[in-house]
Amino acid sequence: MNNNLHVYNTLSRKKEVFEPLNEPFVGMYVCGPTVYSDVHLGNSRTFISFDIIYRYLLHLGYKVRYVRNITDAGHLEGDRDEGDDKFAKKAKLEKLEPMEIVQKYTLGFHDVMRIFNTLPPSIEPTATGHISEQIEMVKEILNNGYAYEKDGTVYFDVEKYDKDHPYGLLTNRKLQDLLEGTRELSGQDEKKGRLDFALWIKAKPETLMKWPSPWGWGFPGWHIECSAMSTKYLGETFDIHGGGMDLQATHHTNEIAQSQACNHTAPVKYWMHTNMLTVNGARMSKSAGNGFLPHELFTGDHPLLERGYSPMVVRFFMAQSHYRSTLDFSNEALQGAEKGFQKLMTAGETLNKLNAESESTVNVAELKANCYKAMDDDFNTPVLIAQLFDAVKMINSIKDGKEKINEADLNELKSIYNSFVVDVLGLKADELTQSSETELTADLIDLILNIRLDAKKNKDFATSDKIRDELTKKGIKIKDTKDGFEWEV
RNA sequence: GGUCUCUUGGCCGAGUGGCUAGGCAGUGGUCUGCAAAACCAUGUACGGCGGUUCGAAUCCGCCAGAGACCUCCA
Repeated sequence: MNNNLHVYNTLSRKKEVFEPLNEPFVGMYVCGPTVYSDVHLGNSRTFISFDIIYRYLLHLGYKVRYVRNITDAGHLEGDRDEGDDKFAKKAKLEKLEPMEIVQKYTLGFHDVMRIFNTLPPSIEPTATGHISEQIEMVKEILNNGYAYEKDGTVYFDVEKYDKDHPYGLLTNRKLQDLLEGTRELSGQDEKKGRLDFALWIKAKPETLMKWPSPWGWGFPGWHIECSAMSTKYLGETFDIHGGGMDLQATHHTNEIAQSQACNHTAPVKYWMHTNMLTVNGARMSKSAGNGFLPHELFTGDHPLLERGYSPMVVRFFMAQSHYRSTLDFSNEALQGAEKGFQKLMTAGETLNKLNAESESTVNVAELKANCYKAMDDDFNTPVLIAQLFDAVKMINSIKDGKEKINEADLNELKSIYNSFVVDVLGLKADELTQSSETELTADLIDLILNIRLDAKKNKDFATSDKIRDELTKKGIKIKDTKDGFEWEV
């Protein structure tokens, strides 16, 4: 298929040639959100990054099964394996049922994903929908001797596991270093080892979300859901597992251990991690309270924002950095992205109006090759965008008559633009609402501008300038052409 | 405290031994009645100090600063 694609694998800390286990099929699992609060922009970045990865794999012709879970149970508040999970706590705060919390924030998440023009995953499984699979997995891990039960709670035995398989594989750490780095836990602790984590947690009498199990009423630990659901839908070994870098050390490390302990095989061929979005150099996070919500960004209703930015501008802004780099957020950077995005979109419109000549003075084949080269190099979207701005220059030069393009090249150029801008990067021009009202407005603006055109013909520049100034004040940008006009809001 | 990462021109951000990244902003020009857009031109950029090399932003060492993970977070 395409043996040029290289992906950075966290396991090897190298870029590797991408060779799916079962070409042309690709199994990809990405850790989705815990739906106890609004997704912020940092969360969105990860899903947008993997959306572009998914889109490029599809573009290359792979048959991708993309699984992204919804965590709707089992995610505890603190580092102790006790107490309420995040949903129960939030439910108390908002005076709702836990499943109302789950529903509310799942819908909100889907809205945000739609607004950012991300493709839905092939399967979006929930933790609560796969309790029996998780219980079966815990039973198997117990059978295999890598877990132990204590008073209704089942723990994973990390030190026992590490004797057979290196536990700190994903972060390249030795167990001894991890043990030294673990902070002392206060209070009573029924775990044998300090690194041990809960697979199944005993419910308290007041726990709302609980299920029967061989160990009594309880609920699953956070990490087991991803192991159970990825195994169910993608098999014991699959191609790509993704998520934010913050999940690498704990969640993903534990996933590997669970799957290995249950299935006797490493679950994932390529581990991919996206970097964090930062605000003033510090990580955007829920707990730090420096999270931007998407709608705050769109409306500009946030103390750190001068004004709002459209979802596509934000998506473009994110694509301008590599997924493995941190990306810092600022008004200046967003404004720069906005201008660049508009330039790219305008060029797309211009492209559709170009006329073919008998010959070409531009090198479309090279442009195309460069676009693939960029994406094949671990999905290097910033370099792809640099190539696309070469295309923009090409398009505008042809429009100005400085370059020529023949029909075959023109069709190829349109195909490249469509493939990479629309299909792969998932960008589209910000659309105006398609109501009759806006059509009428458009007609009126055309009318006014035709009057202005007449005034110009009569050298009545005072009138023409007045019209332009007044429309500019209302946010309508006018561009004069040789024998007419163009405008945009 | 342990482990690790990062520091690129006014801003954002690629690049990993020699070849112009790119965008935004700025400056000069072409075009236009003026403007906008577009096009052309334009910047001794690689945290500091040393080392390796014919050659280092890119490799090595030290120093400084920032951050991440180890504790819920994409």
